Amino acid sequence: MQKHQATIKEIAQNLKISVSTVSRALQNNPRIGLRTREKVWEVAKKMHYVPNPAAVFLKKNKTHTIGVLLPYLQEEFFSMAITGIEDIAMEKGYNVMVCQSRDNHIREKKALNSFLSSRLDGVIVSVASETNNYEHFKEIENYGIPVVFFDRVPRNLAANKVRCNVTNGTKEAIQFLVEKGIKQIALLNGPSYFEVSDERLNGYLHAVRDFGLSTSPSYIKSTDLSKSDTIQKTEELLSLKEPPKAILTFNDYLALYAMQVCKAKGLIPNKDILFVSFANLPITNYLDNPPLASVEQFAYEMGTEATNLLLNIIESPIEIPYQEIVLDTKLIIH
Amino acid sequence: MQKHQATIKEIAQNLKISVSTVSRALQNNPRIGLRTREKVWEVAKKMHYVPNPAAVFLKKNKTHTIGVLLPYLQEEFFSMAITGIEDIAMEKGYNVMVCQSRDNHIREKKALNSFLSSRLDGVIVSVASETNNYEHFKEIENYGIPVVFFDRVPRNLAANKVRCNVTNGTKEAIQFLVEKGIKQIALLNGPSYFEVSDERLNGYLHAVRDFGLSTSPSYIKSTDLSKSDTIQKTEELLSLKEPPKAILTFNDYLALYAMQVCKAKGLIPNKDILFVSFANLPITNYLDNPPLASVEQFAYEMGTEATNLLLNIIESPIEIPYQEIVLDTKLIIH
DNA sequence: CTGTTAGCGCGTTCAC
DNA sequence: GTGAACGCGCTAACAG
Repeated sequence: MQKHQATIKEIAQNLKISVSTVSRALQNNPRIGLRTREKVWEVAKKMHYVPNPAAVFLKKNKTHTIGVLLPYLQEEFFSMAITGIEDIAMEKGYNVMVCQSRDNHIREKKALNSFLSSRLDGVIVSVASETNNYEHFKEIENYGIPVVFFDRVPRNLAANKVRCNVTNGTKEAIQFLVEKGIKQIALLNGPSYFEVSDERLNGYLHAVRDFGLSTSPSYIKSTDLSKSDTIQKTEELLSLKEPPKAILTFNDYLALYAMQVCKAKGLIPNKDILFVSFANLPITNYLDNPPLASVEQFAYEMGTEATNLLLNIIESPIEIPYQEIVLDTKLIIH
Repeated sequence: MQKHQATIKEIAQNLKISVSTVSRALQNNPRIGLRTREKVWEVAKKMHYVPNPAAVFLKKNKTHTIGVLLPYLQEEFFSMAITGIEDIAMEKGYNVMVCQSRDNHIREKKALNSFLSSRLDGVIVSVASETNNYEHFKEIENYGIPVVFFDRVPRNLAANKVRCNVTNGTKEAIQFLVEKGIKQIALLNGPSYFEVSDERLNGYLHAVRDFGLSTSPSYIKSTDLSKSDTIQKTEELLSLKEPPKAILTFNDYLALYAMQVCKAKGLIPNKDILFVSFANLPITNYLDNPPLASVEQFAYEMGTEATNLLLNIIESPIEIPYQEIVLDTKLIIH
């Protein structure tokens, strides 16, 4: 009953030729006669032959599989990125193994170990929010497995990175608010050890200077991206003597959390207090009252860019120096 | 610079014993002396030895990897299910390979072929909406790779299935509306060839009979789950001579699409026309005006159940007959 | 142009 | 208790 996956040996027996001839024929090696090659291909098709990847790996040391490690698949930003990754990987004949760190450092290390023991060809990572040292990534690179970071990339670490030019995006977002006559703008940011948080902060500070905004340290909050922490920091903002007139949030989710806090306090979001966020996720399409604008970060494109970079590194015969790809953002007004 | 992954051969050389002794020691074979075993384990640890899965596969014919094939990772239902799958798989030492069919039949077949050629140990599937014949699944089963369907399971096909008791859930949902005094209830369903659509229809028809509802065939619509089709079918419902007072939708997304249509027509959702849906996704937490109630389908639990079933089948020495696991739903009132 | 052979890393049978 | 040798499926160096 149980069908068996054909091997080159069986093809060889079937054709009464040697295995190496079959192997070469299947690789279209010109040293094999055209007629033989066609015969081999024909029989291979008929027997539904597919090379055994384990055997190939043993010879070539290539699994043709990449690992993707990211915080939460449930976040649309990441599931969109995965789609980009999948598209390129499939196109180039690579399989994709997925793990979620759930923003947990221990899980992240475990997943990398699992990738290492599976002998994957390379890894694409968006760092867990808990993580602030990167030895586990260096470790896997030491074993010759290239790592490409995307979106949540570590700062102060030489590495392959794909990210958005968030600094510019932040300035644009603030300009948008300034043009509406708003001067008191708070920043509800992510963890301070994310490069992407740092960039938002930079853009914010630049904008403060360039547009002459009134700000104070209490207008700048770092969150760990959790709902509870976001709620707390939002409440802190709202209970200031001079609460902000607008809040720029690290991503759409924080905006939604913060807007719930506002509603609970009797404030109407985007009327009494304006919201602008990052990511521009499809989820906002379903909302009656989404943030006024969102800085699109092109999750899908970041996925494709990261994968192209990784596969280039994997397939390059020579060592490639670390690269950093920076995409432009775009302010989407809802 | 590039570290090398240790092999049993190197451990053997290091200890000046033979590879087979090392192999046996690592399997804690009692035939190996306790002292030797400890030595071997010690050196293995020190060298960060991890068995090469490709080599193991060649001997054991087990990749310790399962494939997951589902429509869209972006749908929260599926990303939650993946989390359940990942949890069980990781716990039992299996890797997870993920592919999205994007509801496309061709992509689904391609993904299965890729799983087959990767020699995965088993596959968990939620069927693409386009798919209405199941030969490609039977094919992969013929090669000895077990398949477990979850949520979107094929009806009229003997197979392993994990699903929810949607018929009951539908009746509960309608009872909820009936108790609010509503009698004209429409059903905005999924594709008619989904077993899960069929169950909703059954529950609906039962409820119509049991509660004496006024209905007509024009109150029952099948969609292909796309936004455009949903909008069209909703417009058809609203333009009936006697439009429904409530709409029960296949899932939360359809409800959101349909509610947008209502708003465009000047109707206030959940006031002028009530909504109840299936799935109870976290996305609804962010909405000002979510469906009144939602039939929770326990995505995470379906993932864990499907994985447990699959791994049982994989690890069972004897052939196990097809199984069907049915979970109970729960009506969540928002 | 084609066949023979060794070996990738590991488990296992058979010797000792 | 331990070691030698073979083979899983495949590629590639070597031989003709």
